[in-house]
Amino acid sequence: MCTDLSKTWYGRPVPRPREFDETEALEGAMNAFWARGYEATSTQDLCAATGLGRSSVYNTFTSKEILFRRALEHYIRLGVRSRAAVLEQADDGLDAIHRLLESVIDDELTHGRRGCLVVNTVAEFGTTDPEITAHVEADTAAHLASLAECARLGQADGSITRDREPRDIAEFVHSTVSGLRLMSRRGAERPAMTAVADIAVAALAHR
Amino acid sequence: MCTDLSKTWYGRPVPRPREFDETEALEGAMNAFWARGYEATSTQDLCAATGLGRSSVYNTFTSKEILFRRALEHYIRLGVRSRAAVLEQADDGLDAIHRLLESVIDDELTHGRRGCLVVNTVAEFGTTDPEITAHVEADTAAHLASLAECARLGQADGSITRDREPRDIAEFVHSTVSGLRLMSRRGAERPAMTAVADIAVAALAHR
DNA sequence: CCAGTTTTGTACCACTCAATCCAAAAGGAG
DNA sequence: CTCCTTTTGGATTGAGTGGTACAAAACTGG
Repeated sequence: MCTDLSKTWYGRPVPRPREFDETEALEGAMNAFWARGYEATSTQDLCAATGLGRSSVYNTFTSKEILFRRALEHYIRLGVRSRAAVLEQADDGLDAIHRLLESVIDDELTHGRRGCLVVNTVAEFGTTDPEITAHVEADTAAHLASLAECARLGQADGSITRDREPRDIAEFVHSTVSGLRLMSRRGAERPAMTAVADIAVAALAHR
Repeated sequence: MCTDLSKTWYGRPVPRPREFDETEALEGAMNAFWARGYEATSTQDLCAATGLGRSSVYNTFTSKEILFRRALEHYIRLGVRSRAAVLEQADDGLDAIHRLLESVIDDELTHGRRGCLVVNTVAEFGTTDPEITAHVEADTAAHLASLAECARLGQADGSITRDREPRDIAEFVHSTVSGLRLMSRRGAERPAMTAVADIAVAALAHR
């Protein structure tokens, strides 16, 4: 029984099927890069993290560099999804931003202070690699757009100050999220992180 | 003529003198690590960045790892010094923090968006290396102490809100600085960075 | 069972890595 | 000059890097 029509062969010979799930493997690689960074992660590490042999890794993902880009894309996709989930259950614009910052802190403390792969990637590469820079810029733009929309909603519902442009509020919150992820990665305590989040939220509250 | 008594030999044989300045070499290595990170910087890169040959690098700095730690120490020393210079010409507590954030932005834009070596190091290593973690913690503690002192002064002179603990204000500003350095490293425009700084400063102003 | 295609494991490649060795060079005290 | 030391440059090391080659294995439509 074939559930995925894209894998039918219409008479052409059927190749040996894969013994692994590509997405799971990608996720493993993502975790490895996330923990150690691009340079420090060897191809052997990637084999261990994906559970694949060398041949399968290269056959599936072509090269370490391309695998990294795909892992980064995957990370960004997951991030967009989980942020949307947090935002959609907010009462108003300010509450959305409050929940977002709290969710960052909770996530860090329940998942071992991994920080953010995009933040780590920016720190490691800066703007030296055009392809990676493009991914980072796309993620940043998406994040900023969604935050600016929160700000606009908050200004409309009266929870967020109208003294600032939505765009600027978005930049501020985005910067705060990066700051929190770095705090976590260097091992800061929860109270310090909540203090930062509280001051940031209060800064945006309507007076 | 000998100006440095620590280098006299009191009758013992005098070795061949070095052909370079150790601090200059250290600074070169620091810049290399700053630009590319620890893993991506090879010993050849370090030879080029310091202007020394392989032998001299190893003879002087023992190993890549130890050289990195010394470069990080050096970076932190320079940072403490330049922050103190900025802070001491401030009018009041809030102005000190405002000047600090503006100086970060100016520094980034005049020195090619290098970001912060400590931030990059935290992103690259997390808390995996105890020695590096100790250096990061020492730098963070020093930075936080000086910021908390600013906050206390600002609360005393009436420029900074008394609704928050100095310690929390310090964490918030520190996080904002990290956020700004990351923004710069990923290539953000000046207006975006000044917007972040302005909102952060306004958040701390006495009402 | 066969044909035809991809996957998989093993061995292997050239190269770079951090680090070491050693002899020649360089200097001042005596 | 000689002596003793450290520095310096060049050659070299062994381990590990990212990546490849190739044949055996696995699968299904015919």
